[in-house]
Amino acid sequence: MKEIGERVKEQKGAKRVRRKLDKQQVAEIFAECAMLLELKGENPFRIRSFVNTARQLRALEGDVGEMLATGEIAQVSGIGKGTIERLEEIAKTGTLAEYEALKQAFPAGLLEMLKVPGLGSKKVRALYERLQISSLGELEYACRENRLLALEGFGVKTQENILKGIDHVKRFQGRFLVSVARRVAERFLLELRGLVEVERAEVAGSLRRWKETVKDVDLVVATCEATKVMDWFVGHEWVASVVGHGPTKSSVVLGNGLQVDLRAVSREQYPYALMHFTGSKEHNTVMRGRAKDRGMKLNEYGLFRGEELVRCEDEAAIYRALDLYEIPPEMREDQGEFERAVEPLATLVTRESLRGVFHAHTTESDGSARLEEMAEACRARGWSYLGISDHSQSAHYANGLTVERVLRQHEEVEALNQKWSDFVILKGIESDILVDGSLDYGEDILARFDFVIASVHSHFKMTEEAMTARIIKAIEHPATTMLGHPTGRLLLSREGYPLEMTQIIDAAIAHGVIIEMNANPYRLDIDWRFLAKACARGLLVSINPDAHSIEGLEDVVFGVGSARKGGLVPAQVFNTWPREEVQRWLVARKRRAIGEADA
DNA sequence: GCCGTTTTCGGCCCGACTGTTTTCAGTCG
Repeated sequence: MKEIGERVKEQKGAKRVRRKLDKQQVAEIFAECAMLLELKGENPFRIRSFVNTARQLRALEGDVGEMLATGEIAQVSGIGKGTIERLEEIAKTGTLAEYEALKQAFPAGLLEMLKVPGLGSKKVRALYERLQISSLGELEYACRENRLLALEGFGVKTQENILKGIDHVKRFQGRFLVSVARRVAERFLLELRGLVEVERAEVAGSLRRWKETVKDVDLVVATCEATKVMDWFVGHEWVASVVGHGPTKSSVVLGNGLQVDLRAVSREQYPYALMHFTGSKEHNTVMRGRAKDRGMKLNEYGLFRGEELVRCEDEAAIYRALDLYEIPPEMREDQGEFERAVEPLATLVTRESLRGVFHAHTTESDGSARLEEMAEACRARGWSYLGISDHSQSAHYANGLTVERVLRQHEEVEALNQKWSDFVILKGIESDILVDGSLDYGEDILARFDFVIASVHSHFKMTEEAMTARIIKAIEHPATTMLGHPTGRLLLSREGYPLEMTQIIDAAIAHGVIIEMNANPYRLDIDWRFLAKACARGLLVSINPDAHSIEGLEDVVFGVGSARKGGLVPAQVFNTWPREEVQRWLVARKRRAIGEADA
């Protein structure tokens, strides 16, 4: 096995002479340019092109520098001559002269101000030029001094809304975990569907697409008494303030700061409206373009040929009318789904297709339920196995298991497994990946587990090269069955450690290691954006709840949502396989590991 | 800025609601 130092040298050698371009950083330059150009009042289509470039770069699979060198980058839609010149400038100088000039022209605080709901580029520019306000703090102060009233186009109401908006930005960063938004949405749906005026109701927006975080909750109802439904909605007990209240559209903010939007349409308009408000914006743009190409027009009220409605009973029919097969809501991101939908899409993984779970903790380490309780909870869900995985010995903070406690737990598992004919507990461990990339027990102990999840829990501050090498070393360990939460990110609170994910995925495929889709709503790690291409290359994924309680087992629904975004079908998800196949695979994996270790 | 059986210019998706207006710009999705 190679040492980490050697590997780092090899990788550096392989990178050739060109400066490494970090696509996220490059994308950020284009995204910021777009905002600054908006402040400048540039041509909106030029701005859109910058936004599009940022988006394309973020979604890019390969290395930007490489693609630039080979000319492959020109194949990416929306990237033309001008963008290529800019990318070359960044490769050469590390930045863009135009970007630096824009940053000189507009203080960084203006970009913060743009995050305030209701403040767009025009208003921010007016505040800056007329009142010399250039930060959130200054803006808040100016509102409290009533100074905005002097500006044309600003009034008392605007000033109040800006103050509320600043509070919102400061308190919530403007985004919420999918789990928080789901709970809210399901309660509203239940109540809406109970109203006599409501014929149909559904969640739309990024929540229906199962994005990992959302800005708001979008709801769509079919009704012929929209006004009554809207009045009910804005009067709901959870509503803290009403942002908008019209006959077809209302927006409210709840006590926890989450905004909920409700749109009402007729029964006939419902499929079109549901599709329109599910989005994404990028997906809709392509759909409307397809409609236009075919001499039609698509909006939330219908698909029209001239004045005449092209009747569609459901969303599937709208796709068919535009020569596509139905695209599941989760995949509507304009991230390659249109290319796939020229033929019928395979049925995606569902909550119901899971037959068991891996990665759950018990009171033995830092869980809140005992082993037997966790197992019974899984049985009650109709699952046929539970892969238990408490923390390993180095995880002192989580009461990790010493060798003696591991052996004792194995006895307990074996005793419990006598109880059931329809269910089995698989012996596992969530082994820390130590700083040098090794696992947390000796070979003899590791060999006793049915499976081993290897995860990083400490020493986050490493260089990208060192962290990548550390994790690859763990993947190469013969005892490793799965890689746990690959980036360590905590959504809305902690960035993942730096990592070259493509290399990690390549190593996992090469060594037959499963990568976990950690379904904890704070993690959703591996990121769904990697899944489609990785699984097409042979990566196997497992949707793991990382449950620390019985309720935590239900977190699998969030993992399923993310896996569906990545377009995963059941065969690509390990824990949808029949138990016998899972066990056979694990045994074969261990045999191979023993062979590798002996060799 | 990008793109083209529409090809070197002209178009680029579309509609609701708010606030400050008195006919509409700005913002949002």
